[in-house]
Amino acid sequence: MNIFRLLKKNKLFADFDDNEINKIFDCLHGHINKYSRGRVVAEAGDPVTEVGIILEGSAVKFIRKADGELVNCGELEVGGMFGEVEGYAGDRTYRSSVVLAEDSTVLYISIPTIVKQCSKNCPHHQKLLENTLSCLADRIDVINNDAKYLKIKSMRGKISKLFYDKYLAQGTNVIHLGFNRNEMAEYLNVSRPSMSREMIHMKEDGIISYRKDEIVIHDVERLAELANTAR
Amino acid sequence: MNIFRLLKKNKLFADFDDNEINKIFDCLHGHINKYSRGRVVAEAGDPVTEVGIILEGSAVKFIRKADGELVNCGELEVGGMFGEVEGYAGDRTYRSSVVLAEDSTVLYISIPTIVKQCSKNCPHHQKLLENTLSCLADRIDVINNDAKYLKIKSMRGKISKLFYDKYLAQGTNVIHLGFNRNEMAEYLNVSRPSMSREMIHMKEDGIISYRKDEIVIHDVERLAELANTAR
DNA sequence: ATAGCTTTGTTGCCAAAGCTACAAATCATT
DNA sequence: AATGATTTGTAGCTTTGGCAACAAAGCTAT
Repeated sequence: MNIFRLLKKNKLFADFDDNEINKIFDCLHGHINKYSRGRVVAEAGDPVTEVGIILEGSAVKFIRKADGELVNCGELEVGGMFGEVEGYAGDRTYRSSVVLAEDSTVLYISIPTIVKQCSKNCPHHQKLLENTLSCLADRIDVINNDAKYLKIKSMRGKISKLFYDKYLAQGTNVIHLGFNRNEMAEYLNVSRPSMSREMIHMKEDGIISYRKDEIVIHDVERLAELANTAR
Repeated sequence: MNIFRLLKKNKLFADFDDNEINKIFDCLHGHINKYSRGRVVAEAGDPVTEVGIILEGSAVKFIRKADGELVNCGELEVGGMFGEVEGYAGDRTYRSSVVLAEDSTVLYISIPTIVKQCSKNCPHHQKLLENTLSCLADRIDVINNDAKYLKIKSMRGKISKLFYDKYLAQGTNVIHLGFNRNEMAEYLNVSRPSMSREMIHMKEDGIISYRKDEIVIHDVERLAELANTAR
């Protein structure tokens, strides 16, 4: 297990080189545990004292609704972490439970250790702190943007904003969604048939055409207009 | 102008006492500017190097949509700040413009100064950093919760969740919204008449009664059920 | 190629909610 | 108390999108 390589997949350590990881590792007092599939590594309601980072394996986050139903609210791959928000927010307890989806290796770093400057006053510690801040701030950006989709009321508006955002991100008229229809509908919080129906109308109007995951934008002007004026 | 008292209204300094504020103030190199009403103190797209805190006055945040329309996206009162998210996220430019709503006094603190430990290695600096982290993490919690309302599709579900959340927060069957109908409808992202209509139905069903801002919950069980099973 | 599974397209019906317009109630101010 | 402004309630009409059910097209593996 190459811990350097694995750790670089994590946002807090993404821009660290092996040397820096090595140096900072001393002061962080991290500990590594191996668990088998199904293990609950975080329980909603429990206090958070550490950030967990998945080094090998994967996990699923669940929220238990008041009626007892478990709702999947996110997946963690290698480099994914948990507790990095709850550890600093509100009453510092887990909002969701984290269950390992396969045999996994988890690295834990105590939150006070991250926050407090170590006695050595090392510059890497500084960098870690900045990364933690960026990580949280970036998350706010992402959620804010997701919320924009939810606030748009019309189907065409939602679809247009999604396609236009992808167009801007991918910089080409032929965009790839990275979604199937079901996932796209779920992301936009609409029903799949209604979404399909509106996509057909947009095709008929000459704005787009598509085949599965691949969307071709024929009228960028119009799409931009739709995306930006959407209520 | 009592800067101590004013600053304590800000989340980053809320738990500081006068003495601590005094001490940390040296290392933060803050500067204070007075501006008149209408002044643009942050322009969307510009780089963020400082956090701004309103000491006197108030401001409004605007986003300019691609079609040129300005959308109000938040208000800042005394103690409110701007740049505290954008300063750490993505390309570190303002997402929105901040315009003063009246003659105001603004305190600026440079972000690197907040993040880097000062030469004196003072413990208050440490506390400020923790507050910054909490501030961002709490914000994520808030946005996440707001997004929950947006994801619920039925009118009754949205209303129920709002009332039930207020019930939990206020701990009494007689809750106060802090919203008028318009604001409530806007928050839930629905039209006011449709919302009113459904509130009447819920009254007819014996779940609630209300008069303006004051809502009486008659059937908590049922409200909880509605709030928790809402799709 | 064929069978079986998954994804996508298609349809019709219907309930939910949007919107406009207006009425009633409440509040604030003189 | 009267006026005007704001907030809330009401009604009818229209549109949107949810939903169920099914058809068609792609994939996969034998």
